Amino acid sequence: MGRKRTKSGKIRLAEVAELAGVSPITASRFFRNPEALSVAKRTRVESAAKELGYVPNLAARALASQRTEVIGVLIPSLTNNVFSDVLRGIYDASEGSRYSIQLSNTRYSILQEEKLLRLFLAQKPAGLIVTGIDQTAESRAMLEAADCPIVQIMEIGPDPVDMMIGFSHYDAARAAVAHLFEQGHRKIGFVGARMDPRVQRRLDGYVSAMKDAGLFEQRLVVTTATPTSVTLGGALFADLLAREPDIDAVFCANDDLALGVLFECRRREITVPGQIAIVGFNDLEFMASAVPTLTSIRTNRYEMGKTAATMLINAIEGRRPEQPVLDLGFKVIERQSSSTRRSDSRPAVSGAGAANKMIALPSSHD
Amino acid sequence: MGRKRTKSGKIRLAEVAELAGVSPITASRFFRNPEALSVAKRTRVESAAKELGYVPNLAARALASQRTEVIGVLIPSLTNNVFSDVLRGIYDASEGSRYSIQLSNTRYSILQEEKLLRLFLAQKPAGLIVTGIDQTAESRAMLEAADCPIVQIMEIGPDPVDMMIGFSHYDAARAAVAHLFEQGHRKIGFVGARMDPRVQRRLDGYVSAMKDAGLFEQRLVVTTATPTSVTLGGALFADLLAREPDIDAVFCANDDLALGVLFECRRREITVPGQIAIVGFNDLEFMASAVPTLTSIRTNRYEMGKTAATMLINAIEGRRPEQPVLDLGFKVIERQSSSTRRSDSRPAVSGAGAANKMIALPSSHD
DNA sequence: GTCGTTGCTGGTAGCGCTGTCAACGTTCCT
DNA sequence: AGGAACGTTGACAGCGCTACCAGCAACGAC
Repeated sequence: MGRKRTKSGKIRLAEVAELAGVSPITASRFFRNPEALSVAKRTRVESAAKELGYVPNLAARALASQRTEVIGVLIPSLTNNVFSDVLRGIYDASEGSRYSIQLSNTRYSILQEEKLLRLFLAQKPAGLIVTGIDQTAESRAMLEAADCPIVQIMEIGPDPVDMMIGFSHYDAARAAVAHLFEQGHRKIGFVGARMDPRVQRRLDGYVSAMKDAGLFEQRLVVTTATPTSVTLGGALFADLLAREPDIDAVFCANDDLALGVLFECRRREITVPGQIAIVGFNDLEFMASAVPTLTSIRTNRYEMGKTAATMLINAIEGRRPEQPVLDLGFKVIERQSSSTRRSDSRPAVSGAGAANKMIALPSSHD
Repeated sequence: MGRKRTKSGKIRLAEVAELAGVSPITASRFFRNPEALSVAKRTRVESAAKELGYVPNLAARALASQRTEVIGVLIPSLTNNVFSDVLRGIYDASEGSRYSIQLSNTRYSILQEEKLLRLFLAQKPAGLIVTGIDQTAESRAMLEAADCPIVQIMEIGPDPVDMMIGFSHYDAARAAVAHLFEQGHRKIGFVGARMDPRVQRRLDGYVSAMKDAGLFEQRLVVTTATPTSVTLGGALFADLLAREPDIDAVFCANDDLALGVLFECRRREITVPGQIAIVGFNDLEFMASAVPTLTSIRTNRYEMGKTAATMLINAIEGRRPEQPVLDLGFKVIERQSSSTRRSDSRPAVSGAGAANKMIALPSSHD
């Protein structure tokens, strides 16, 4: 009776309401705010929906309510391990919620980011997760004008658009250099690739720590705009050695580069950490397994993504966090590659990096 | 005049039509099928849309047209490098098209996949990309009943739902083992982790090649359901050595494991390839940079993603491929870790794996 | 000259859902 | 007892767009 079914026999809200003996609007409320219904009707609608296998039509909902249940995510790269960890956290947090993730790739271009942002915002997303704090002026203006919660991830800075979760790359780099100082190293090179804003801030942190110690020289820094890779790590390190053959340590802007440096040392029969100490950044899984095990800066990427998405969803639903800026900090994971108190270089058991000394620091943004 | 603007001053199609002096439906046609308009109106609508900064409302479009412009993608993992390469290809191909990507993560569970599939299908996606050929019976039925194009990726098999693009993991594994035979190895171990269907087929290929040569022993195979990692590669290899100390080669189901094996060899002062040869799978970037450089099976992951998305979009728009099943093949990339004709183990130049011998094979699925 | 045929345009009527507001019954207070 | 306050429900009117079909002009074929 009533209206005829859609061609495909699709179940509409009206059918559910009819079976439950309520009006469509009451059935609608059941899905948005069940508490508003009396218990009797709630159970009636619930079982009717289940019986008919009702699935709400998201397009109709979006059109009628003038908002979507889409969370837009803008990241610079899909390939970089760092972002895949963050993404996993985001997807895990969104799973089970009503929100779906719309992912776009800025390819490290803030102009591309601006374009994608415009596209996203036009569809009135429920919320937005953007990477970093270096947007174009126009992007920044759009973000500030957007009427949805926004989380900036990967970094923290003084001027959040809305919410922010990350850590100080600057402080983390300073901690890495401080660790090398502690181990007695003085002539510490820096190897960096891609040089996106976060890598740049790691370089800044390195430079400031070196200057503080009166040890900075421009010649110790080798960088390139080329995307990072293990092979590139080896090549950059070769350049560095050609310039400064007597360096005693290398701080790498990421772990791939560090692994490349390690391999290059092996090729040249440079002992690690005997002749050269190596410190990486991110603490990817393989760092603990390399020979020698490689010191790195652990960052909480999965947790960052998960927390960002959780905070965002809460904010969308009106539960704003008491603390909109969250510093997840970092840890210096000291391993063989930078350790002067040399354990026997060949541990009996294959288990790598037996006892990692951890130095935990909340990054204090100054 | 006419109807009032939306609260936010949003530009609707009606405003564009009004400014262009045409009916809304004509303006609508401009965005869907510009060729249907006379040149005069076409340019008028075009400039009106640009002037007003019109952005179509996708929800309204989806509701009215009963279809979406969303391509659903189901992959088992976001972290695995293999899939991030595929994804990059998919996103690259979708960029610039009208279609957007909706990504979901099955976590290697076909039950989870079935659930997600049901969710996707309910929203009438324009097309679907699913990983592999091992769906539940129910998933399979849903896919077959779906009224949208579907591409299965990563593998090829005898019975495509619709389109299919990938390669034979079985043949690739056989080729890896054949390569090790050629190099004179006989006692070849297999190391595998996670054991998803594709890894399982690599194992099957290994087993069949070994049996063909009369060399198969169950004791040569070490696998675990645990997710893969470099560290795990070392641990599994240690197990293998404990069982069979006199193996002369290891075929690893992926490159992370291979790197772990390499490190474990270094820890134990086992020379590679002198005492043990190593072959990995996927040819990730670091394989060419390790010391020694590591032999692997190159698979065309980026191309696979890109081609899959391109094929899918073409099919959505009515241009079905002449060849619905595409075998992208693989290549054995021979490097130092499995080479018996020993080049000086320490090349003068740091450039790794100077001359890679490549063995290209289209995988023939039997 | 009449009849199709083609190419372009517009009117009408929803797509399935929700915002708004009014109306109802019930409870609680004074 | 009267009224306010609350909790619950429903009617109505779209959200912005497109499917469908009708209309109209221009043209060629018979």
